[in-house]
Amino acid sequence: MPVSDQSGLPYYEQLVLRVKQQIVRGILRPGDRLPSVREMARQEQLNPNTVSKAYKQLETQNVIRTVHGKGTYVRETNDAVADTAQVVASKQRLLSLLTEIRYLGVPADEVIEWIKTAYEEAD
Amino acid sequence: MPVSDQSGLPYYEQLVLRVKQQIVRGILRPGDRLPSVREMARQEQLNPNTVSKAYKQLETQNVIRTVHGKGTYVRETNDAVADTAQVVASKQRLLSLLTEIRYLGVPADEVIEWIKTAYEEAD
DNA sequence: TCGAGTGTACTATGTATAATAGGACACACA
DNA sequence: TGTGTGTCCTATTATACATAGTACACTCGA
Repeated sequence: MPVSDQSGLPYYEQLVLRVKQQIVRGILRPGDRLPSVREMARQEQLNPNTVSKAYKQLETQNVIRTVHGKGTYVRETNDAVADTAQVVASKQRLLSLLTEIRYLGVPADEVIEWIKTAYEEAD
Repeated sequence: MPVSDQSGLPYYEQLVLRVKQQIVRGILRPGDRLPSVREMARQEQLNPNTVSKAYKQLETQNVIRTVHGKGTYVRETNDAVADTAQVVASKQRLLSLLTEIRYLGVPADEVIEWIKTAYEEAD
């Protein structure tokens, strides 16, 4: 699964998202080691600095743990709702997006169905 | 309600969103006239070109209708699901956002509650 | 017809972000 | 000691956003 311009997000943001997806879906588990920045850069046809930027962001968000000359590892997941400010911000973005979707004529039921399906897939 | 950097969206995108919100909520109705680009620019402390960009995008999406030396007016709303490609793109963005939200520890029930509330408010 | 108001088009400028490239350094570990 | 690791730095290129200023074509009422 190469990094493409899916959704128009910058590459490093897509990487951040993918790592979180893989954690949520159990593909990556706490303690697992991520590919090195150079290895990941080779795989994804990116510059190592771009990968490093993604890892740095994941580190800031406490998703991964970095050991200097060794590698990066997946941290324990926060089960409890962590950062309230982040939740509020995400909710705001979701509601904006929902305005778009509603304007396109998609009914509430269908959107809710999308949500349910996504959460089931993640288990 | 001035245009701010709510959600970090560019000004013209925020304008586009606001117009759609006001249509969905019935504040703007088909046939209503929008403020001229210069008037809106004065209200929102923006450059007329920025407003024009927003209007142009709304025109492209068939949300408003432009009459050259006269003004811009709200079009009839599409009740049926209009552009499938747009729906697919929006769904993709929603699912990406959902990964974030799920990672933050927000359960499906709560997200669905957000959706329902938003749709009710829109009526 | 005239003029005010309207949308539109164009160029130029400044700022910020994204991504790349290349190089250098410090750390871990066999 | 050497290889692989994360990190940092500067420079460059490309793109998007927003502003500014100017100009043009259109509508419509006076």
